[in-house]
Amino acid sequence: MGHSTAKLSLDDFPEPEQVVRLRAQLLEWYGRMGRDLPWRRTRDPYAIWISEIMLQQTQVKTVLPYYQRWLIALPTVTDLADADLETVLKLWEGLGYYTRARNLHKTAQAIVKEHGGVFPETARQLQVLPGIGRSTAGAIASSAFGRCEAILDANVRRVLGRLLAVDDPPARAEAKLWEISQRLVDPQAPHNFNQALMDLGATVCTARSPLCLLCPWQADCLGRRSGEPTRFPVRPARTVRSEIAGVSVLIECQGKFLLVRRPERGLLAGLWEFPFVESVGGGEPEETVRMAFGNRLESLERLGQVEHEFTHRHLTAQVLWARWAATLDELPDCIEHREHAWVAPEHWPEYAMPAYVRKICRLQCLQ
DNA sequence: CAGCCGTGGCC
DNA sequence: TGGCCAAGGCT
Repeated sequence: MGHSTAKLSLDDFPEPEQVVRLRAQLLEWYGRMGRDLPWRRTRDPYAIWISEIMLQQTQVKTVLPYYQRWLIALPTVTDLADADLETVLKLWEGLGYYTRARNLHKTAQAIVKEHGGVFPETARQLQVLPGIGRSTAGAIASSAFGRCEAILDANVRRVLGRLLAVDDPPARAEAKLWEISQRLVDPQAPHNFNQALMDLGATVCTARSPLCLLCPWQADCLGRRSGEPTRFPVRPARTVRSEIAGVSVLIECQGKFLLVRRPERGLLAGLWEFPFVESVGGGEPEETVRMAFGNRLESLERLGQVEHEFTHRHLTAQVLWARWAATLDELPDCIEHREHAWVAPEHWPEYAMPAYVRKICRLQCLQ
């Protein structure tokens, strides 16, 4: 029985015996400890695809209610293809990374038009579709179609990086980790194997305090043997945080307020907000607003201030209220060429708004 | 390829 | 409290 002393390293990996043993250990653990998640109870590629996109950079707990609601509203790929982008963005509201929602819409239309409404089954075909990269393609191909494809998400990157103590710089490690994932995935059970790998990363091999004594791979793990499993794999340096400061103006006319739609690209793409003016200098918010809107705003009043954290930005928005001195047909010059709507507060919830705008809607003085 | 793209939870 | 982190992909 040489396996108790066999040492794991990438150079001679895989040794068939080790790979067979690692697969068996992981799948046995998954059978006992795997999570019961709704997208594991179906083989419907549409449902699995939706879950995979929602789960990009987003935790399971956050996704669950969105997933359930989405499948009730848009149960098939045809329903999604036929839906308005507005409906899609509204269902996505609050999940973040809104390009994912636009890409879902685009891809659904491509599947209907170019594939007759039938999902392509190979990772290669899937990866061509908007929003589906290498890992998501592997996840869908293995989960929905039982194909032997590898995945590499944050969980798998951590589990495999520690198993083989990968300490290369991030770019180099990436290629190595893909190679390991591909060699390890079990051709007899690619779906369960990949799901097990992610569960192990999410519940045992966690980022901060891994529970090595509960790990089915503890005997082989080079990261654990090193005494500092959290050193692996090396994480890329964080970029610095920048500041956005400006004024959100609630412009009222006949009981309605002006909403404008953000551009189709960039931050919070396609979502609705109150006109926002970035402050260039350190001037008063009233002055900032008048510079942008001219003198057709009457009775400017301060309603408060909202702060919001993005991953790499901090937003501070002064909130001002003003009365529009003209009619609904006329618009401030800076709004004229943008998609807009005059909306009474009771209809605000029908518009897809980012979190910072929801904070404005919840200000005490507006309740 | 490095920067960009949201939000909520965690310690 | 502030920084870190999460079932990544796009440009």
